[in-house]
Amino acid sequence: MGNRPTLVDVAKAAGVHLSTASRALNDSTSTQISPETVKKVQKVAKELGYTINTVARGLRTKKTQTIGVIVPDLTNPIFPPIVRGIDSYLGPRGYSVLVVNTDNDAESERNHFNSLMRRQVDGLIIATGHTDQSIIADYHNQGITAVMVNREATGAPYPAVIGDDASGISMGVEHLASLGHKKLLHLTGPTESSTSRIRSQAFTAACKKLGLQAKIIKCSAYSIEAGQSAMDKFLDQNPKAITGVVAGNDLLALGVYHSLRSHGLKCPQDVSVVGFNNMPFANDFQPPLTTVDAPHYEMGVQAARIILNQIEGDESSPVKIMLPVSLIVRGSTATAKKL
Amino acid sequence: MGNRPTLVDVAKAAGVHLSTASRALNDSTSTQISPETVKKVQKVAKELGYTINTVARGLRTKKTQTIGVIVPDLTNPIFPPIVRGIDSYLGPRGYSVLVVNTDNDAESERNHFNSLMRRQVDGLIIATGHTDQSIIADYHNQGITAVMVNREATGAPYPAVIGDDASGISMGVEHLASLGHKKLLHLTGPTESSTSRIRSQAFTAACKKLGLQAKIIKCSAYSIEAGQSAMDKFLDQNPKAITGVVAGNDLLALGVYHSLRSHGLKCPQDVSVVGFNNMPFANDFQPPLTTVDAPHYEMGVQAARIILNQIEGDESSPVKIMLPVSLIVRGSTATAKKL
DNA sequence: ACAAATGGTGCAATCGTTTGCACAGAATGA
DNA sequence: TCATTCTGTGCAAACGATTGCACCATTTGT
Repeated sequence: MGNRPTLVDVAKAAGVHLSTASRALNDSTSTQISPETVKKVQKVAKELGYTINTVARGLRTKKTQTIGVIVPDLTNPIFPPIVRGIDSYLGPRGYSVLVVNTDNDAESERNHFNSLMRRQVDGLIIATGHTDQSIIADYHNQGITAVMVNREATGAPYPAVIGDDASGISMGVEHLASLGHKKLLHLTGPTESSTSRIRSQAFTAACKKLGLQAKIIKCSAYSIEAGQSAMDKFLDQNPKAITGVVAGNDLLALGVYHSLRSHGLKCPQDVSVVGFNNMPFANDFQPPLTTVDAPHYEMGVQAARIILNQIEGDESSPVKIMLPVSLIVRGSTATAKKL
Repeated sequence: MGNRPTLVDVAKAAGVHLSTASRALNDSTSTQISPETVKKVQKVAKELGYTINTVARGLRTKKTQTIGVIVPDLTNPIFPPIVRGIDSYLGPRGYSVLVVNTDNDAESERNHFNSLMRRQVDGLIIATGHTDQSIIADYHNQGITAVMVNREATGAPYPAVIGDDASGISMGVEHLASLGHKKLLHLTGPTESSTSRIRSQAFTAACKKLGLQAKIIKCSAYSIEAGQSAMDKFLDQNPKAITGVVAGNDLLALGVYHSLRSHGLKCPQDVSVVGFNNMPFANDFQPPLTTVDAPHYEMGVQAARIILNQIEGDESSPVKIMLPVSLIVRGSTATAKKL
């Protein structure tokens, strides 16, 4: 790539010492230098097109101004907003983001983690849902600075930024109850995920409180296919057992759509469906999905804010930030059908 | 972060010189060292948990094993597959990817570009659709190694990996023609984008060849909103002028859906719609969208392959790779209605 | 048996910064 | 006036690797 000028070039051209040029170009040290010298150096630097070599700086300062972001899969539509939220906070502050995908594979996560360590990232933002918690504990033992996003830390006292999943689920259940539904089904995700636990517990609690009959089935992953096959199985064994479904997330809800269709059931006429996340295009599904909106972008922003505080030690960070969620009512929920 | 051991630690523990340890640990230089020494050093390195500091290496070798990827917006669903394709090729080869979003803003692109340069990336993969071409020319003048993906280079002789847009559009037009449609509309994207030009020209050509009546309207962006407002305007001025729409991409197609609905028209009964990209969840829209599938993941893979060849100079790279596309027929197209 | 080639290792420079320390000269205080 | 504090700058040592070169001890060729 281009052969850019270095500090020595700038220093020579400005007729000052290398170290003076360095200080003149750094906001925090430029006060040590006389204003005229600073101005001269900056002028020369601009003329020469000097840009700092962050690799060299990183070696010296042991800070790369780079944050590693670990996600399961960027093509899952909830992660791009999180990543952009992170980036929007970090970018203007001089940090870059290295995103890696683990595909929920522990070995892959370890490899990517090692790669990030070799690259000397200053911190980690972890959004992986269900890696075994020993990995997280390892990170902590190695003194890694990290923040969890969209999940809570298990196995290590890392701060976490999460949505208020419990009240989101409650809102979904209450919404269905208000439409006259009495018998509800919840599709929960993999048990390794803290998210799954919180949501299913909230579902049980809300149904109990409202006196509704509650069933739960487990899905092997947060995917359309897993939701579809779990729902298929349920409908085969329990036809006409429920009128409302609260899916663990929107992808599972889409799986439910598919399953209902293949069983000749209509949504929302026969079965109402509530999702979770309000993923992009949820409004364009067939029918438009009633779902809980989680503020993913904002979660990314907050996670970035916390990790920067940790790194730069400005303040002691909170242990947990819980952001509010809201129910978006669309076409997938309607008055309960008599069973 | 953790205080990891360095090469000197390994060398001392193994009783060899620093440089010997370095060579022993590097595949390309380990042949210079006796097998026993290599084994010993590797053993010690593993015991100490040594991992190389890529920042230090990068400073010395002037190669960071990092590729910058410039996209307009990661939340646009066609980009995550591209990024993952890039990553899947680069990751196993020791490279990492730095993704930046420009939001189609030239100033933002320049800022991000400068940031990537400061970070000494080894090359750039550029997926931004409509930045003014002078930026690309600048890159080239500065001796930047780069590859375009999902668009062609204008203003600089960079290699490009693209889908066969022209035949994709032709397939869409032919499909509509085979359903009896005679009067078609094309929604084209911003003219700055090479993609827009190619697709609209292909539309015109295909209609001419098949003797169909062709209209084209221009959208200000590749977004749902832009598609909707353009279509609104068209329908207001020309009710019942067309029976089939070929949208510039799937987002525009969704905009068309919205517009048709608000004009009391049904898809596909009144108007058939063909999209482009086969974005995730296109099958779950209302109705499921007939669209041209573009191999985004594979485009990412190929772009990554080319840039690595350029960087490592293994072979002379092709100027252009065009990947085949295919039409996915779903529920948004049906037999033409008599006008 | 002696010169030359070879194989293995050590030495030290280097990549481009940052930063503690030393030092000169000017400004201040008594 | 002389000792003391600033101010601004230069010097040089890091940071952690890679790599051309020199060197010694073998092995090889004749």
